[in-house]
Amino acid sequence: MTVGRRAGSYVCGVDAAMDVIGGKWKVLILWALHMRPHRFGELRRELPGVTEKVLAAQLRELEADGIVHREVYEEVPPRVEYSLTPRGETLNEALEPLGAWGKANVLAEPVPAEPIG
Amino acid sequence: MTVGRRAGSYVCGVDAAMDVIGGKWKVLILWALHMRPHRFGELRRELPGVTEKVLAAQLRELEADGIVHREVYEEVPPRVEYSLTPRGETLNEALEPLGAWGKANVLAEPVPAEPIG
DNA sequence: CTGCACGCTTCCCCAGGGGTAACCACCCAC
DNA sequence: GTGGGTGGTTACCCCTGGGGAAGCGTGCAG
Repeated sequence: MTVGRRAGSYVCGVDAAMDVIGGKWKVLILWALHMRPHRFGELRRELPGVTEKVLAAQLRELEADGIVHREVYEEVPPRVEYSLTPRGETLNEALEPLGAWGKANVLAEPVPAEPIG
Repeated sequence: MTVGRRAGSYVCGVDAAMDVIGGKWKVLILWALHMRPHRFGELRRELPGVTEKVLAAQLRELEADGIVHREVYEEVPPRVEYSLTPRGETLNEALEPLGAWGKANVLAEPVPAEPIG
């Protein structure tokens, strides 16, 4: 398994990780799969503005990097479920501090002064 | 202070943070400034392949996002020093788990099969 | 006078990641 | 037969981020 597309040319771990999560929708996919497995259409509906082509491409890259697992059910209407691999779950855990930072420093921006509590 | 360029349209904290660190060289800049303040030329020499134009642009964005501090010394040969703001330092701390993940899962790749344990 | 070093800025150009839309194969409901 | 929903693929286009190279203003070295 080769993780990342720039194999071998990384300066440091963060650099390498950025290559894996660098797609426009990847962290949102991880965020969605963090909750529960998703079907393709579910993901598409939850990511505002993503197209099938791009979603499929990002999922394929994440799959190639061993982050998501793709399970095909040979059923009457074809069903495919995407879930996090163990490696994907550890990645999501590693992203949590970053998410907290973003929430505190980017999302919660219009803070005039001290929070009340 | 408005952090990020997509202000207000973020899905979650990770998404927002990715907007701040999304440039090609930004995490490497953070990584370098993590150690000590750097002059422009120092940074350029430490980042293999970055051009002045791009380095200046990334630094400006990081400055606009309150991540790096730019100190100009009105000296004989103009001198400029870049350092992390407190917010930049917390960002770097939030990136550490991601760096560890990348080091373990991307850099240390030649793992043949199952881990022994 | 020329050149270099500093820390940029400006202009131009290119690749590629992402967006748009159509199509596919299957089955069911209408 | 038509349309909708499943999960895609393919072809094409476009925009933006990034790369290349040169200029700028100052002062010193040669």
